[in-house]
Amino acid sequence: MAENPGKSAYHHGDLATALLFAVDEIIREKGVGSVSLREAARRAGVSHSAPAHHFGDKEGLLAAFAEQGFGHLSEVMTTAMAGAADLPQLEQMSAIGKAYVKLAAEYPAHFDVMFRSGLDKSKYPSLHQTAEITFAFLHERTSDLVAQGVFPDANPDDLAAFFWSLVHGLAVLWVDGSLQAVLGDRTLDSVIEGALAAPSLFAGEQP
Amino acid sequence: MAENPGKSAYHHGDLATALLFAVDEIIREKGVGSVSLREAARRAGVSHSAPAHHFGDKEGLLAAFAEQGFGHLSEVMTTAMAGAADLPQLEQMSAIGKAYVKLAAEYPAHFDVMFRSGLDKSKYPSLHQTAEITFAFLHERTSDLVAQGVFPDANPDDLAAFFWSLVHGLAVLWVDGSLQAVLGDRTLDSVIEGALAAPSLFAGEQP
DNA sequence: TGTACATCAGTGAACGCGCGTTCACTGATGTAC
DNA sequence: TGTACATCAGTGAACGCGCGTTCACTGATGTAC
Repeated sequence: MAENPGKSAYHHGDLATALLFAVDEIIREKGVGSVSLREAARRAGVSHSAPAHHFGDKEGLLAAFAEQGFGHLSEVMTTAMAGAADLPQLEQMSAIGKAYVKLAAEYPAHFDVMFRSGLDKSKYPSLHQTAEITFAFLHERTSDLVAQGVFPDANPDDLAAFFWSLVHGLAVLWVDGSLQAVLGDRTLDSVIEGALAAPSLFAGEQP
Repeated sequence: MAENPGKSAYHHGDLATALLFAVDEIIREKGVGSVSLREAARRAGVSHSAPAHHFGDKEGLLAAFAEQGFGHLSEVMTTAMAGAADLPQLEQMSAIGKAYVKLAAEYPAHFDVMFRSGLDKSKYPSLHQTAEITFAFLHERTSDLVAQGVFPDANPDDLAAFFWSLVHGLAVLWVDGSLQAVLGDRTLDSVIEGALAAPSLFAGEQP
C-alpha cells in the first residue's frame, strides 16, 4: 500500500474522524458503557492522550458523536422529503418516517448516544443546535400538514408528538430487538410499512 | 428509633430490595454507566462484597432490576385495563397506553435498563420470561381489537407494532426531554392525550 | 530559494482512583433430635 | 427445654486492571521575510 498523502507516521491526517469511527465500533461491539478515550485511541492507532487534543475529554467525544448522528438524521430526512416531493403529503411523511427508522437501524450506536446518554446539551452549543434543527424539521412537517389542509382541525403539536413518537418507538424497539421478539421474522421494511399504514385503519372509525 | 424487627446489626433483613432501590437512585442521579456493585453496597450500608451474595455479579444485579421493571409494567397495564373494562375497546387501549407512558415517566431508570442495557436475556431465564409476558400482553390486546371486530381487516402484528411503538416512543422521548424541547411546557398528560387521539384524525382521510 | 520561527498534532511516563472479583472468615439463624 | 450443627448472610483484606487526566516533550507543518 502506498502511503496516504497527508498522512505521516507522526501526524494521523484525520484523527477526529477516525476516533468517531472507533466510538461507533466500540458501542456496536460492547455498548456505550465501554467507550473510553483510551480504547478509541487504541483503535485509531494513536497514543492514549491524543484524543484529548481533539475533543477535550470523554464527554466531548460523545457529544461530537451525537452531533454527527443528528447531522446524519437531518440529512436523510431532508433527502427523503425531496425524493417524495411529487407524492401526496401523507406519503411524504411516511417517507420521512421510514428514513428515520432506517437510519436508526443502520447507526444504532449514534441513536443510543443521541437519545440516552444523559449528555447535557447546554454544555455543547453546537450539538444543541444540530439537535434543535433536527427536531424543528419534524415539527415543521406536521405543521405543514395542518396549514395545508390535510388535517385542518388538528393541533400541530399533538400531530408532531404522535408522528415522532411512532417513528422513534419503531426505531428503538427494532434496534433493541424487542419488536422482533414479538413479531418474529418480519423484515424492517415490512414492519415500518405496516405500522405507518395503521392510522388509516381509523378511517372507518367514528372520531 | 427502635430496631426494626428482623434486622440485626449483622443481617440486613432485605438487602436484595435495598440494593435494587440503590440502583434506581444511582441511575436517576448519575446514569446507568455509574452503577457499580460497590456504590450500591455503599448506599445500602453493607460491605462491598455483600451484593455478590444476592446477585452474583453486576450484570445479575441489572438483570434483577430490569425484571422488576417489567413486573411493574405488566402490573400497571393489567390494572389499567381492568379499570377501563366498561369502556369501548379503543379507550381501553388508550388507558393501557397511558399507563405505559406514565410508568416510564415515574421509573425512568427501570426503562433505561429494560430497553437499552444490552443485557442478554437468554442468560437470565426469569427476566426473559417476565419480559415475554409483558410483550405478549400488548400483542394480545391488539389481536383482540381485530378478533372483536374493531379493525376487522387489520393485521394484528402491524397493529401491535403501531400501538407499542407509539406509546414506547412517547415514553422514551418524554423521559429523555426531547418532547419537551419541541413542545414547550405541556404536561405529560396532555401530550399523551393529544398523541393518542391523533389517529382519529385519519377518520376524515381516504384509506 | 532558503531560513527562522510559531503553531499544530501526537507521545509517553506518571498519578491516583474506583472498580469487580476472590477468599478465608465470622456472626446470626434455623432445625434436628 | 436444651444442645449441636448446618446453613445462611455479611465482612474486610487483597489482587490486578483499565481508566481519565496532566505534563513536559518532540516531531511535522506552515508561514513570514
